[in-house]
Amino acid sequence: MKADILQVAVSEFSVKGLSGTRIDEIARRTATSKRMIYYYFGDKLGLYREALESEYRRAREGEGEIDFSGLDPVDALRRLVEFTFDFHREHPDFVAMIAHENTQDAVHLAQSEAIRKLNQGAVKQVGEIYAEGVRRGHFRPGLEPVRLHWTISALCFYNVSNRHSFSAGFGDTIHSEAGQEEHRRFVVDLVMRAVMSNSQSAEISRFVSQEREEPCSPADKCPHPPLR
Amino acid sequence: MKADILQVAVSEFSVKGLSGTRIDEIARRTATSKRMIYYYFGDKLGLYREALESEYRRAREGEGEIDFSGLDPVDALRRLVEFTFDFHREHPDFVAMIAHENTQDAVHLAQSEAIRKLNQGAVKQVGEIYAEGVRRGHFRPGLEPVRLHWTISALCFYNVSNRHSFSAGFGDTIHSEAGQEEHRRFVVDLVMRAVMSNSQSAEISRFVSQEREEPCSPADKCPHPPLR
DNA sequence: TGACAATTGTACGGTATCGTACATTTTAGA
DNA sequence: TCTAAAATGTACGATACCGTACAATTGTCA
Repeated sequence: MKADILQVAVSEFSVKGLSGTRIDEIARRTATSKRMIYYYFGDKLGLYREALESEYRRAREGEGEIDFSGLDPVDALRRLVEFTFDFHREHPDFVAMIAHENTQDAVHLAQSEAIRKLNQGAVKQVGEIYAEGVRRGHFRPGLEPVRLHWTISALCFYNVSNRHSFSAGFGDTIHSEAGQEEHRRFVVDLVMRAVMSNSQSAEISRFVSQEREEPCSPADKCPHPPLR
Repeated sequence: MKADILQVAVSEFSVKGLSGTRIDEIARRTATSKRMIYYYFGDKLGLYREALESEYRRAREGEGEIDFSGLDPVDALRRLVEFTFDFHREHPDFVAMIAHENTQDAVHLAQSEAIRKLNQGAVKQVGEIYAEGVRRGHFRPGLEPVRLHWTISALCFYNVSNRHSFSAGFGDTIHSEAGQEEHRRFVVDLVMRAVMSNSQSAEISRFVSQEREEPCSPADKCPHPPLR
């Protein structure tokens, strides 16, 4: 019941934002009544806060799932970027709510504890991979983990948050289903190029747009095989 | 008068979005009255549309300003990224309105002609620089201009659009005034690393966080001098 | 079953908000 | 100055919207 309300609330808030969302509209779309919304959440802001946190909880759930066991830093970073890319695509409401928050100085985000923890975890994760990569000589030193995390976030977030305006301006080359598969490789490649030590970048980073390449043959030597 | 209304409207819409914005509030903040808003713009949606387009117009104004004369493709691309970075920082309302649009599938953006033109111009610009860079052997071939533009946009847009949530999560290392100066170099470097041909990347792309480096001496040999 | 808490339905009060009717003033040009 | 169009002020109608009062029902546990 509460969960039902929250789900509808998220879908409304993610589109209209806090002040644009109507409680009556949420009630209408819910199996329950407006009365219950106030019963459970007190008022509109209470509902908003819980909706925001519930999205963060869902986000955090998936976070620990990545299995880096047996991966060297280069592959681990690849996988981390792939995961982040996929995660954002799978949670457009999460992305949209954060976008709304930012247009209002992220005041409600800033008040919540849950967020800080989630983010800290993400930076720690990328920091460990990066440090190990530097130790082994694959990654160039001198980058801050937080900036590396920023880069991954920026690319993966924007890919979802701005997909409509970008498609409207440039067609759906990038945002079609097929386009996203290629774009995912491109984003991974961007991050790899950002961190690889210069001496090694040539052999690791090799994304080029597929339509400009000859098909690979033999296929098992293809430098950019389909992912998963 | 009309301009005054539009300016206030932009600042309201950029924060609250279309449905969250109150016409009475705009009227209150304006030197004129609510009556005049309806007189000039018909209704709320009309005002919204004009506010959106006026921001795009302002955006386009600055666009032609960049002077690439005498620059080789490498420096031209650097300058383009720097300009884009600065431009987004200087127009947070523009960024916020696009963010709002995206949470509603960018329907109003998609209806406007002005946008498409603006964007097409940006892609053409980066495409020409890129093509020349490839011809001269500085840039690796195989990238699509639209994807390159996407990359620059993503980094510059996210830097502004998500600054509040990012600061809330990680402090203002990146988003303080001083931090942004360094971050600008980092973003430029990211893009350069994305396009440089592998054989040349070592000598062109060399961003490292300043706090991790020894100060350069002699200073005139510093590989990353302060910009402008 | 009885007592008490948890849950839910119905109706409505008060205000916010969009948009307009109507009268009036100001401006521009002949 | 006369006239028509442009601009503006005031008041208000209609509805949307948040939140609540009050009663009623359902669940729980001894």
